[in-house]
Amino acid sequence: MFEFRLDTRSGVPFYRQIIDQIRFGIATGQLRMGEQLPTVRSLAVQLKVNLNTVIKAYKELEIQKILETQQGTGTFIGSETVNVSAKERRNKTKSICEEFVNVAAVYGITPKQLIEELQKNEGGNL
Amino acid sequence: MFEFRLDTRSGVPFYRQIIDQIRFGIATGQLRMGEQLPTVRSLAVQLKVNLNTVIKAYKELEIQKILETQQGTGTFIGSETVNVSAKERRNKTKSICEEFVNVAAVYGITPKQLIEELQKNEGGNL
Amino acid sequence: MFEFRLDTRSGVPFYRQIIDQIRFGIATGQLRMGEQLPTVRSLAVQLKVNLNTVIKAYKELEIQKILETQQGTGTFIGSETVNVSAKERRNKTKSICEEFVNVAAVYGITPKQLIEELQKNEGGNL
Amino acid sequence: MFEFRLDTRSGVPFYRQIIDQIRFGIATGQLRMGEQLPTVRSLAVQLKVNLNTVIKAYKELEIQKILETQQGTGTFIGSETVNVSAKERRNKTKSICEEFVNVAAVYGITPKQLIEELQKNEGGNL
DNA sequence: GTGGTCTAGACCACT
DNA sequence: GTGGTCTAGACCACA
Repeated sequence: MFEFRLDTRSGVPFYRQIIDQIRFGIATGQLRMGEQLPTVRSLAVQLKVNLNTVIKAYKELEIQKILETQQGTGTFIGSETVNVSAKERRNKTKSICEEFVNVAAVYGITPKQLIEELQKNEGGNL
Repeated sequence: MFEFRLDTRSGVPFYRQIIDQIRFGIATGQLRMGEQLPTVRSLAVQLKVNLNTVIKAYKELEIQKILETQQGTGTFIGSETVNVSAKERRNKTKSICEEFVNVAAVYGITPKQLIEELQKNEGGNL
Repeated sequence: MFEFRLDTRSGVPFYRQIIDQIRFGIATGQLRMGEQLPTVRSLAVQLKVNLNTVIKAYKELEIQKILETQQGTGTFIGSETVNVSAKERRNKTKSICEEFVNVAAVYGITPKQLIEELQKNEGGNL
Repeated sequence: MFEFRLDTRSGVPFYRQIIDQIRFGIATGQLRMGEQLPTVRSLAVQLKVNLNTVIKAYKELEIQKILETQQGTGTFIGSETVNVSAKERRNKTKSICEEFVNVAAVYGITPKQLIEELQKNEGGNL
């Protein structure tokens, strides 16, 4: 099952995070055409956000034809191709790294130390 | 001398950009311990923003103990950036990295890609 | 409900008084984890100060991770007040006390007198 | 020799701290009538503050006749009785304790824990 | 309705 | 001249 994750500290609006995660989820194959998404209610409860926040996210994706809502049945991944351009991927990677470096800086941790720590883990897991 | 620049289009708050640039300057060694920053007034004029916007940025960094201010004297890069024990810092580094990898995973970004992005920044700015 | 009061004569900045009262409220258990604080607007009206003054106070506590705010929702007492290890806290307690005793010594105040003063406050407010 | 100590974090102006320390020093017998104080220059260097700050402090004490300046010789403790009332002592103790509790609160340390730590040390030292 | 950002400008305190 | 505080008010974004 696809897992949503809200970062309350990043300052990125909740509805934007939900939208991004669904789009990237489709682009990376974690979510597939026709698959059913959680209902707005269940997702709102799960993420502990207001119902309207989830509705807003689903609505925007519906407008982009990425999602299809069937009255009374649920919300599904649409058949449209989802375009997550290489550029968008790069931007997302970049913005995540920037925030990461900033958070670390508060504790006097340098980017170099972050890289070392990440490499340590990578070696262990791959 | 350290140079500030504001991107008026990015949507990132001005005071946040100032904060990020100072932190970045410290992380990359362009700003050093004890060094004096521009006065709030001169920076406000230089960046063409309101005095309070600069004060807000400096204040946040002061609360985080990254800057030290003395009324009537000026604002300086703090001296006790690293007063935490090595062990503490190792733990913090580890937890920050874990969190970071998890957030990235939601967007289908692998640790390897994160390392590459971080190395890119490091190479470019040091 | 928690009650705020400003002393307009003390010379202590309004925003500082608000900060102190919230911290005190938490320390004495009058404000609890997760509890919602008055909205910035309502508190500004109640204390007859400008909106920005209240925002400034809340913001500082947010930076210190004592409060958590969510745009559009409200401001809450933070939940991760105590995420430091027992050992870390013991060290911190020790160093704070040492510093404190030294400062007091300059004014000829003995540790015993400090203890008495602290106990007075504790007894009165809990 | 009498030791001065500036607390840069308390927000209390430097000149005020110098004044207070001299007054309390006299009241507690650490400074005696006729004793010579450091020259403004040496004290300014020692405390790393502006010369004018020390001058301002000495000047105010001279006006209160607590100090006497002999041109070309130095500054001495005067013969006036220094009145540090019981009330003033209480206020000073109180304000130091308040700041102490506030600083501790940031680290999630309760007044009770401070008292315990102080009592531990007291037992050991007395 | 909630918090967030920014401006313009006044007035204060410290060095 | 340095930073600090506060006000009044506009406009924005999120839930």
